Amino acid sequence: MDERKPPGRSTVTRRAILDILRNSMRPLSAIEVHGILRAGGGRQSLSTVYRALDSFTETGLLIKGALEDVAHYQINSAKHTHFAVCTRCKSVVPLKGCPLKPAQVADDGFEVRGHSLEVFGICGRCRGSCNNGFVSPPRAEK
Amino acid sequence: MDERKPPGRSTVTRRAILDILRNSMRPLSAIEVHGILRAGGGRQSLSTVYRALDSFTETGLLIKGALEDVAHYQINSAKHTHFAVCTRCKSVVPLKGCPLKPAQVADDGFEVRGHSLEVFGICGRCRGSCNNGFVSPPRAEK
DNA sequence: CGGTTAACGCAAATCAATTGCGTTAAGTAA
DNA sequence: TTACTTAACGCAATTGATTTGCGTTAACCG
Repeated sequence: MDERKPPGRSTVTRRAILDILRNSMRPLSAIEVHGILRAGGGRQSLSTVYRALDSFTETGLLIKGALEDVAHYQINSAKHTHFAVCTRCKSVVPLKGCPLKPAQVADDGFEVRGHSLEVFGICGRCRGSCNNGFVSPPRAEK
Repeated sequence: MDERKPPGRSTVTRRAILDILRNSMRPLSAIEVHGILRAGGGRQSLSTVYRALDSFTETGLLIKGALEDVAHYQINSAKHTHFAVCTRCKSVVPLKGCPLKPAQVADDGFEVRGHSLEVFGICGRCRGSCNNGFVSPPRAEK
């Protein structure tokens, strides 16, 4: 009883987008989804991807959260994942499990369909001996 | 033991930014902070505000979360607030309290300093008789 | 009271995300 | 099956938040 029927018309592109997210081990940005579509030989436009993702998110099929300041989407299932972001080196590590109990946050008439959570802090590497000059590259620089 | 010393040099602008956030009842976007600064007679540039907010966020003094797709900042205190966003009408309502227990999510060497959480769903107004044609305006249209 | 450099202001540049519009094709009813 | 309505689509242009380069200013330290 986890997944509901996709909303709107069932097109090749929309089905492909959902498949990509179902098979992904992590949340994907619109641009990543678009890249995967194109890598598969598709010629879909980026705006189509954005529109589909928005549509799916609006119905609660997907959940949308900001990862490194860009929107990432994942299937709204019980086994979604959250991430911890190091505010020093910007590295991202997945959390084991979700600390929220399903109906924990419901207020007044609001029907909770999903949530997004990010944790901030200092990763082990950055804390270890406070080496701002890193030993191994935590993340590619811009 | 909630608030730590602001990092970096103490300038008029940086102190003002922190004061604004300390006195705010809700998270503010960089543009809102900038607007408040200017309303107070300041001539600070927007990039200065962004740089200060980033700096404070990096040290854990502030927490940064996406509200309606734009970054909003608030003091990282025990009494921060989270929000529920209606995926249909985009209305935003504050949650009562934070459902996360302080050290609940720590993993390996990661030192948790804050978090951001948003809840998605359908607000009471949108659920009431499923009126997509709203009775009262939930939120200004773009 | 100088020297170093974090902060600043400004303008230009980025880049994710959105939108207008003409076209295509999915879903539905005849 | 065919005709019709309209959601989806592709493309190009635009928006708007956020970032960055660079020359200048002022905070902090000795």
